[in-house]
Parts: sequence; structure tokens; C-alpha cells
Amino acid sequence: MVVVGPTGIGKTRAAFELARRMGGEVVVADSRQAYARLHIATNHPPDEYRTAVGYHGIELVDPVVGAVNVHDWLTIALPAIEDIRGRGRTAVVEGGSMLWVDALTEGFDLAGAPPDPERRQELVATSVELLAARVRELDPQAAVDFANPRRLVRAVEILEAHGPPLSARRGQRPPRWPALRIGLEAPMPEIERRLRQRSREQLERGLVEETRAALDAGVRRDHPVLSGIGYAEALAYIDGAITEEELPQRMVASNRRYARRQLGWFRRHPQTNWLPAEPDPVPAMLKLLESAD
RNA sequence: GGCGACGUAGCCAAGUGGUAAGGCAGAGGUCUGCAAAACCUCCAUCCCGAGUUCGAUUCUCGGCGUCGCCU
Repeated sequence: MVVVGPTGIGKTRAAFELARRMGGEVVVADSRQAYARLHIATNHPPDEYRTAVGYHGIELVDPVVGAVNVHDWLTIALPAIEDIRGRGRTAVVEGGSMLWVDALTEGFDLAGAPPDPERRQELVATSVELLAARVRELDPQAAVDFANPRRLVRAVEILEAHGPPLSARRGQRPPRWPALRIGLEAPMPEIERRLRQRSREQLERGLVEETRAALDAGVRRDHPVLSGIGYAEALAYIDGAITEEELPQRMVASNRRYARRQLGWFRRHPQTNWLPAEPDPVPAMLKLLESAD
């Protein structure tokens, strides 16, 4: 089963409760929770949750050491789900990152072309125009966003590894296990209220200190985890670019934008059972599961 | 009260006598190995009034407001 929804809506608790009551385990599909060391603004589940229920997909690597992408995460998530199911238990996938959820539930191919760090470095330093020209040269039919450097870089990587057409590398093989998809939703003002509270709590728990400690430990400032909501703002505050007063406001603004994007993305998926996140979605979720059996 | 500066979108901010850069925020989109990322689209008639002018946001005068200095 898959639980999706925008940030700040209480997915962590809902997924945990579901897993606990059903004797299942949680697989987190979240590009920031995949990192160790940073806990506060990545919204890692609290220790009580982790001791009560098995968790997968979180704290996969220390950001001092490296980064994780969708593919890396899938190599953990897919076997974890197989394993959980093999033991006759329920896997509760909690997301999170839109692409990661879809890559799992739709079974994206991901092209079988791992990025080569050196080549990528060269490509990243190349202008959009040249990248676009390179893609057109390699595959005149390529359907990519020709204004987006990241998409172009990836297209070049795939095409240089396999040749055209690009579309041949973007198939889908949906997983065999049945996935009941549950979406949590709430009106934006309500989500915003929760985000304001969560941002405040994160600051009280020492978000800025955690960010400083990560920098001191050697996490690069351009590491993906520090581009996450909360850390990006804390970094700006540490640099003196924003004031202490602006900090929580910026956090809420970033979160709001992200929540809207998530809702837009998740709502496009046809087979989602949407449930209100307030006051407590768990009973409705359990009921839905019973009727689905 | 006097002197000076300023008054451009929610905020910051460029600019020109011929019908207003950019950034942030906001709204709407895209999305198959960086996805909490990246990218795309939209979003003002320039404090008010009078004057000069073919034409003023840009020049002049008056008003209002803000800031600084002085008494």
C-alpha cells in the first residue's frame, strides 16, 4: 500500500500507525529522509516509531560521504518490499518525493545508464544551447525540455550510453504486488497552519545548530540535503542573508510551494483514494483496507 | 520651523521625453538516475494635482508622505 500527500499533513504518523496496527513495516520514499545526520528538517520519524515498527529507505547514506538518487533508493526499496511481503507482512510506502513514488509504483526503467561523475561534470559546465544541440544531434526525435539543463544533461548521458531513441529508454514495468494508494489531503489554509507550527518546532529543536554541525562535519554546502526546505533557509540565516525573523517565514513559504506542487502531482494519479487528513485519517484508512481485502 | 534627499508591483530595485530591466514573493504548468531539485508561463502603466510638450514615469510648480541633518 502507498500513502501519499503533501508535506506537513501528517503522513509520518499516519504511515506509522497503519504499519503498527497491521503489523507492517514502513518504506519511506523521500529524497531527504534518505540521508543520515540531518534529522530535524528532513522529518525523520522519531525513535519511538522506529523501535515499534521496521523502517526502510531512511538514513541510507551520510551526506558527508555521498548522495542518493531515485535509482539508489529503488535498489533498497524494491528488495525491502519483496522481503516484507515474503514474510507475510504489509509494506506501507510513505511518500514524499513525487518522482520516487512514481518510479516505484509505475516501475520506471530509469534508462540503465548510471551517471558518470566525470562526464556529468563536463556536461554541467556546458551551456544550455550546446546541450540542446548535442541532444538533437544524438536523437532528433528526443522529447525533452530543451530549456532545462538538468534534463538535457541526463538525456545526453542516456543517449551517449545507449544511442537513440531516447524514448526506448523510458519504459515502465509496474510491480507485481497490488498497491492500494491512499492520498491525504486538507485545505491549503489548514496545511499552512500545520507548516507554521512545524517550522517553529524545528527551529526550537535546533535546526540552525544541526545545520552548523553538518557543515563543521564536512557536509558540502551544495549537497542536496542542504538544499532541502529548512536547511536552505538555515544556511541563508547562517550566512547573514536573512534575519532570524525571516527564517521561519521563508521556511513556511518554501513548504507551501512544495505542498502545492506535491498535491498537483499526486492528484494527477487516477487511482488514489483521497482521505481528509483532519482530524485523524487513520480510522478511515483502516476501514478502506478492510473493504479492499 | 529651515535645509537636503527620496516617493516605480506585496517586498527589494534599475531606468528613459515617446507608452516601464531584474530579483524575491504570488498564481499556473512541466517532470523516467540531482526531483524539498531544475525548468517554463503569467503578474505595474511609475504618490496626488496643475503646467511645459505632438507626447511625461522621466522636466517645472504646488500638495501629501517618508528619511536625514539643522534650529
